[in-house]
Amino acid sequence: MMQRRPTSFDIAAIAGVSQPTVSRALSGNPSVSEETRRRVLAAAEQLNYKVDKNASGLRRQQAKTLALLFFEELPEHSEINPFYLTLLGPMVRRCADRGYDLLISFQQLSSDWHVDYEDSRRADGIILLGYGNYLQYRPKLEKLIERGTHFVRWGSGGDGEIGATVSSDNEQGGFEATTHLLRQGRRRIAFIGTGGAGFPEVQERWRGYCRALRAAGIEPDERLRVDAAPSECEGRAAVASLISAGVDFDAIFAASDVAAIGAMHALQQAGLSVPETAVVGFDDIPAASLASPPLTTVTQDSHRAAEALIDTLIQSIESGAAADQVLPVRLTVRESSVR
Amino acid sequence: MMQRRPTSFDIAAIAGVSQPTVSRALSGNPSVSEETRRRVLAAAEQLNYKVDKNASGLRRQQAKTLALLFFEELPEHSEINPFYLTLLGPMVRRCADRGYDLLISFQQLSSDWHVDYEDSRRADGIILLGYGNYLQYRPKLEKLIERGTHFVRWGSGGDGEIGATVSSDNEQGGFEATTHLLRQGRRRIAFIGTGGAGFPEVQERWRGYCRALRAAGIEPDERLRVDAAPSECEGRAAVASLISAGVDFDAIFAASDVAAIGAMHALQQAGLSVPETAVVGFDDIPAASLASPPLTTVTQDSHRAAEALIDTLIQSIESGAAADQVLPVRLTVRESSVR
DNA sequence: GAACGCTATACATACGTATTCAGGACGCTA
DNA sequence: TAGCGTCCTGAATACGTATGTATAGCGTTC
Repeated sequence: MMQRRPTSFDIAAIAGVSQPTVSRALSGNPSVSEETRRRVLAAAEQLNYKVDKNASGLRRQQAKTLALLFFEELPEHSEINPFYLTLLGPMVRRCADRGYDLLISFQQLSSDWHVDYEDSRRADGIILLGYGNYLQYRPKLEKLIERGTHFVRWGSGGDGEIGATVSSDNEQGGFEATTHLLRQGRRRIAFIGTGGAGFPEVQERWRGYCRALRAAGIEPDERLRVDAAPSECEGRAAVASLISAGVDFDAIFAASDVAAIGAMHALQQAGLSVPETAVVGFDDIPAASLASPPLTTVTQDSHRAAEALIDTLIQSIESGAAADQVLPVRLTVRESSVR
Repeated sequence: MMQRRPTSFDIAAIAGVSQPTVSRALSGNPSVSEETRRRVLAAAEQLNYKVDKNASGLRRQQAKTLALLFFEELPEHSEINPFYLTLLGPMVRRCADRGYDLLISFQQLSSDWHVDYEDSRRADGIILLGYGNYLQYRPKLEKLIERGTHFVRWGSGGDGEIGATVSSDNEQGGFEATTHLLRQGRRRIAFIGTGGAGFPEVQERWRGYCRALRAAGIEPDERLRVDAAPSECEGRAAVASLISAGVDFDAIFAASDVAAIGAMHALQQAGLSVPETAVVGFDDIPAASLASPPLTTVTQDSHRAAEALIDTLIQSIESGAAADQVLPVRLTVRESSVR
C-alpha cells in the first residue's frame, strides 16, 4: 500500500505549503504561523512522516548521535565492568531526553577509533568509559584533542588529566569507607586495589583510606596493601596471599566491588566468616547487594554520573567548552561490615 | 590547520581521478584498475578521509545501523535484565564485524518506537530484547510486520510466535536442570517462575521440568510451583511463602538466576543451608558464579545468541527472509546443587 | 580498415533536508 | 496614497555520496 516513504514534499503538498515551510514548522521555527504549523503537523501525523536522519544530518553537518566507547582491553570473553553497565540505562535515557541517539562500540574494534567516529560523522562526540590505566591511551587522547574531537571521560578528578572528565569523589569515598570500618572497631584494615600510576581512581581511594587512618591516629601499613585488578579472581588471590603470608588483619577495604566479592570468597574458603572479618567494596554494582552477606560499599550515583557525562559532552559539542565534574559518593552499609 | 573535512572530491583531485572513481575505488568496485585504486587509497590515507555516513546513507537509502531496543517496562530505577547485558558485548562485536553500527534505546522512551527507527532511517532493523510477557506487545509487533520493518526477537521457540525469533532450548534446559537434581537424589523439587501465558520461555522450562520428573516416575505437584518474576525480591518472596506454607521440598529450580539468588537468600534467612536444599537457576548471569555458594544454572550461550540475533536480522534486511533459531543450552554445575 | 567488444574512467544526477535570500501581504503613519 | 516596517512564505541552493549512462582508448576480427 505504501510504496514510498513520505518526504517533506509530500507533507507540503497535503498541507498546501512549500517544503521549506514544512521543515520550519517541524523544527519549531517561530516564523511559522500557528495555523500553518497545525496543518503541517496534522499532515505529518497522517502520513506517519519522520524526518530522514541522513538527509537532515547531511544538510546540518552533524549526526545528533553520541558514541559510547568502552575503553578497555576486552579479551574475547571477559565481561564489561558491571559499573559501566549500570550507567548504560541512565545514559540512554538522558541521550533520548536531549535529542541524541547513542551508538555503542569497543575501542579495540577499530584501531582508528580515535578518528573514525567523528570523521565519518557517525557521531558528534564520544563518551570514553575505561577503568583506570588510561595512561597508555594518553597519546590517543592527545590526538583527539588535536583534531578537535569532542569527548568526555569517566575517570578521576586528579591532576594531569586530559580532556573533560566526570568522576566520583574517590578520595572521599575511600575516607568514608575506612572511617566506617574504624567506627566498627577495626584497626588492621587491608587495602586491595591496583596502585599503579595508570589507575588514578584507585590512587585517590588509597589517599582517602590513609587520611581516615591518620585521623584515627593510625599510620598506614604497607604490608596491608595488596595489588588487585577489578576482578573476582584477583580479589580472591589478593586475600589468599595476605592469609598465607600470615598478615594480621580484621577488615578489608577493596577498591572495587568485584574484588571485594572475590575477597569474601577467599575469606570463606579459609574458614573465616564475614563480617567477622569486615569487608567493604567500592562501586555498588548490582551483584553487591546479591552477595552473601550483602556487601557494604561506596555507592557511586550512576544516574547523576550518566547525566553528567551526557550533559558535559553535549555542552562541549554545542558550546565548545565544558567543565570537569566531581560527583559525591555515599556509603551504603550492608551486612558485610557490621557484626 | 585543517579547516574542512576532506570530501571525495579532494581525494579525487590528489589522485588525479574523478569523484565517482574515488567512490568506486573505496567500495571495492571491480571495474577500477588496481593502479588507480592504489592511488586513491593512498590519497585517502594521506588526508585521513572517511566516507560521510550521512551522505552515503542518504544516497543509498539505508543507515548501515541496527537498533537495539530493550523491550521491557523499566520503571525509572530498575535494572536491565543481566542476561541481556551479557549479550551486549558480543552483539556489538558482531555488528562491527558485519559492518553495522549499533544504536541502543528503550522501548518506553518513544511511544512510537515501532515506527520511529526505521521510518527515520536511523536504523535498518531492530533487535527486540524482552523477557517474556510479549503478549501485550503483540499488536505492536503486528504493526511492525505490516509496515515491513525488519526485526528479530529474543524469545521462545514456541508456537504462535510472530516475526523472526532466536531463543534458547528452554525445554531442554528445564529438563537437564531437573534431571541433575533428580540424580542428586532430590525428589521434592520446587519450581519458581512466572507461568503466565505471556512468558512462553518459562512455560517451556516448566515443560522440561515436568518431562524430567515423569521420566523419573514422579508426577509434578502443583503445590511445588510458585510464581515469581525474574527479580531477587520475588524469588525470595516465593521461597518464603513455600516455607511459611509448610510445603516440604528438598530442592529448587528457579526459571531465572536472579530469582534463584533470591531463593538462596530466603533459605539462608530461614536457617536452611544451600546445598542442603539444592538450588538451580537459569541464564548464567555473571552474578551466578559470584553468589555463595556459586549457583548451578542452565547456561545460555550468550556469544552464539548474540551472533544469531545479529546475523538473523542482517539476513532479513539484506535478503528479505530469515529463519528462527533455537540454540542449545548446557548445564553448569556449581556448588549450590551438590552436597 | 571498418566495425565491434571490452575496459576504465568521466559526466550528470538524485537522495531529502535546512537555510539564505527575496518577495508578497498587511497594517500603520504622515 | 505613498512609504515603511513586520510577518510569513516560497524559490533556489548546497550538503557529500553512489550510480546509471556515456565515452575514450585500444585490441580483435573478417
